[in-house]
Amino acid sequence: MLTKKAKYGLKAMAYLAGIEPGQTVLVADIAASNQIPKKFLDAILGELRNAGFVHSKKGKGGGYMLARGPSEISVGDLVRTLDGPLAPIQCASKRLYRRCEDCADEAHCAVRLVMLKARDAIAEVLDNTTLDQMRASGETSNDAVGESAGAAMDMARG
Amino acid sequence: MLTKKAKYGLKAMAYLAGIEPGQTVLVADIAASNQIPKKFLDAILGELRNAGFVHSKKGKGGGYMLARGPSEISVGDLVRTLDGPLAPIQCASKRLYRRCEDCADEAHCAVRLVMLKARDAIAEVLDNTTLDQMRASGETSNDAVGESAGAAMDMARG
DNA sequence: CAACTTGTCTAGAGAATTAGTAGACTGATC
DNA sequence: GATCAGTCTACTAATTCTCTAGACAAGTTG
Repeated sequence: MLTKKAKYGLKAMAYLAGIEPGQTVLVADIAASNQIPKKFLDAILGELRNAGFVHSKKGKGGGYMLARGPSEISVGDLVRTLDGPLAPIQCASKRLYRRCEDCADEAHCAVRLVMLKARDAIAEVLDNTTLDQMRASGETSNDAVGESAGAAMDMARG
Repeated sequence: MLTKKAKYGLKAMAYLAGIEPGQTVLVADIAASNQIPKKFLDAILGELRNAGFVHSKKGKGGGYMLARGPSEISVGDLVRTLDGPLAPIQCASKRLYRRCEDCADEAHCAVRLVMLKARDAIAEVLDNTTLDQMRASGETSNDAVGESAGAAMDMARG
């Protein structure tokens, strides 16, 4: 199960993917637009910065921007950074593998073998979805836009 | 991420799937064979019993057995029973859906739309794997004995 | 019935993780 | 140098997970 940290992080990244390249956005703006506690988002963006996904700029006119194009960032890598392994069980993880203590014979562990397939299925989806695809999906799943147009739209129109 | 509860539960169910139909097994035996704390397993099997996956018999010669054939129990349903939704995020769950508070416009939430696809991928794997398939994969995985490797292989290698 | 075996239930302890807050500090801009 | 905005350390509250203790209920056997 995705934590709120990862969820907020993904929302923030989707937001950043929507601004003009070269522009920056304030943490406070991202937080307000997505109903994320500002201080919590500070910490999340800090991690994403350390992992090289975003750049930050201090001082007046500062803020955050993507470090790479949104088509070069996969959702899977973001989730791994914020929440750890994609696999349902750590001994089934490929990039962040760790043996599980209570399992005598890993090669024949039925649970692990099933979860390995589950991991592959998840990774297939998340590693092949880029940030801009994710963002685009939110905009093109259109039904009537009438109700909540307005302030929320100048972000979506990027 | 799967909890130990679900992991233990799956191991126990795989164990039960391996005994003769009509026979019962002691909780203590399952616990010892799989290095599961006995009291914890008590609770887990209790939940599985309430959910109708296993039957229990009291008194001498008692124990647990599957309530249905191991080909009629899916791994997905077991995980749902023990750990809740398969979806990485609850608003992307189909059977155990719950709205998430911090999301104004669910139909256009990019995170949710991606996680919906992830959920489908996970469910595809777990709902289409039955208990006996899971158990079989553990027995034929890599140092297969006399048995034909044909059908079992495409499952084990993913 | 009595003794024994085995599952069932309630309650909760301890640890880990998650979610969020506070406040001082650094560096940039005007 | 005033102000703005990200950075860092530290902390807390709440929740969840993992596991245990112990009383109790229900069958089985003699």
